[in-house]
Amino acid sequence: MTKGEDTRSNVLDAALAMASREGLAGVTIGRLAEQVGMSKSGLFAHFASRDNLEVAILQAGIDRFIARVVSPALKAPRGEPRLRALFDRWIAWGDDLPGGCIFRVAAVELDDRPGPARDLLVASQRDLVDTFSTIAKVAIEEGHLSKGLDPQQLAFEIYCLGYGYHQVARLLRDPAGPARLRAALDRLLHADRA
Amino acid sequence: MTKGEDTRSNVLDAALAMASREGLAGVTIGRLAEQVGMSKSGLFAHFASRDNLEVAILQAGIDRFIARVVSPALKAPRGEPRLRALFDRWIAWGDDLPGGCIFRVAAVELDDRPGPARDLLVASQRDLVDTFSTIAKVAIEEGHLSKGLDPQQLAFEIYCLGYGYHQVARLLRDPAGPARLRAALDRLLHADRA
DNA sequence: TGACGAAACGAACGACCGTTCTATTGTTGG
DNA sequence: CCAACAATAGAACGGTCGTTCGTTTCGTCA
Repeated sequence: MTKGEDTRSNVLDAALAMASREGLAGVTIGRLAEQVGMSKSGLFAHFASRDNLEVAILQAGIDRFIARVVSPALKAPRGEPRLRALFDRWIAWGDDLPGGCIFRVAAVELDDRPGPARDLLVASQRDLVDTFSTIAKVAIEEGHLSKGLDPQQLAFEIYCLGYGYHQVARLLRDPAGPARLRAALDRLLHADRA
Repeated sequence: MTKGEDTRSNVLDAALAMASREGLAGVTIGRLAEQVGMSKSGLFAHFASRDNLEVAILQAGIDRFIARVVSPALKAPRGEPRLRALFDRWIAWGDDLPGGCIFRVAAVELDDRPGPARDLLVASQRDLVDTFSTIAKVAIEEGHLSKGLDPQQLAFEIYCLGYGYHQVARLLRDPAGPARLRAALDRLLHADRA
């Protein structure tokens, strides 16, 4: 890794942490430069524009998400174990950055702002839902889950549950949250065996 | 209503719309003043500080939420009808402002920033969950919902579903969203009668 | 080791930020 | 109708924003 790539990577790590706390828009070139100990212009040169920086932050987040959440989960045994592995890692991912899930933050900022950053985020989130759906489909075929379940409906509900929980955890700080989350997932997967 | 109160109310209406699109932090005194056609200093005088403005915006959002969502829903027949009325109005509330639910936006900005604005938001969201819980309890007592259900667990899952849906609707724009939402709520309330 | 390109710096820019003053306008009760 | 006060305007402030440009330092390879 060349010097430039190394610096860029360090900058993006700091930017990711900052963005999770203060939003993409809250990542200021000045404060970011101060954070990593370099000059505004020196840092700026790596990204050529503010917009590019936002896209780079998002891409760095996606890369990290795949490395820490998706890829490890896909190594779990197929079917329900893999489904739960992905869900658990996704939930734990909310604690990976100081301000919580970067995609939750970015979603609110970007959902009304067309552009490459939004496209990137939407694609990555659709990927996540699709991954849940695919894994659920296999879980049904394997007999882990009830035949009557619709994998896409299940993926939708899992997605809602995950983001809803992130909200409950970070805003409401309900200590009962994790237990309620577990119960909700169990009911989601096995509503028929009560 | 005095002239000042009238102006303040107009300003807050515009601010609410702006905040829903660009976040509380995106509401700038200059742009807001331009929007309502007055001077920065004239507008500023109504709030005395930027922080106060944020709190006022949030309070205006809460007032509107109660007027348009909670109060009308509480007029529905007790039990499941009231539960569904509250849920439906809550979901529709996402289209009340141009940038979607103001609380979803504010939650992301405030969940890491202690202060009166955060306190106000947390209290209002806890109120919402509690309201769902109370109505669900009655619905169970009335025999509308299964005796085995835990009202608080149900409220948690409804809350997750609502916020998850807002996310799916605004970011992913999945046209199947509303149907999936309806199916999810039905399953939530009547998982036992399949 | 010396040259050359990559990387970082420092200073400056115009624009906008929140906030403060003072002055001017508008409203309203006696 | 006019005095008293509420409401708004205008200009200015220090600060930070993203961005530019010319210069200097650093890494690397012949």
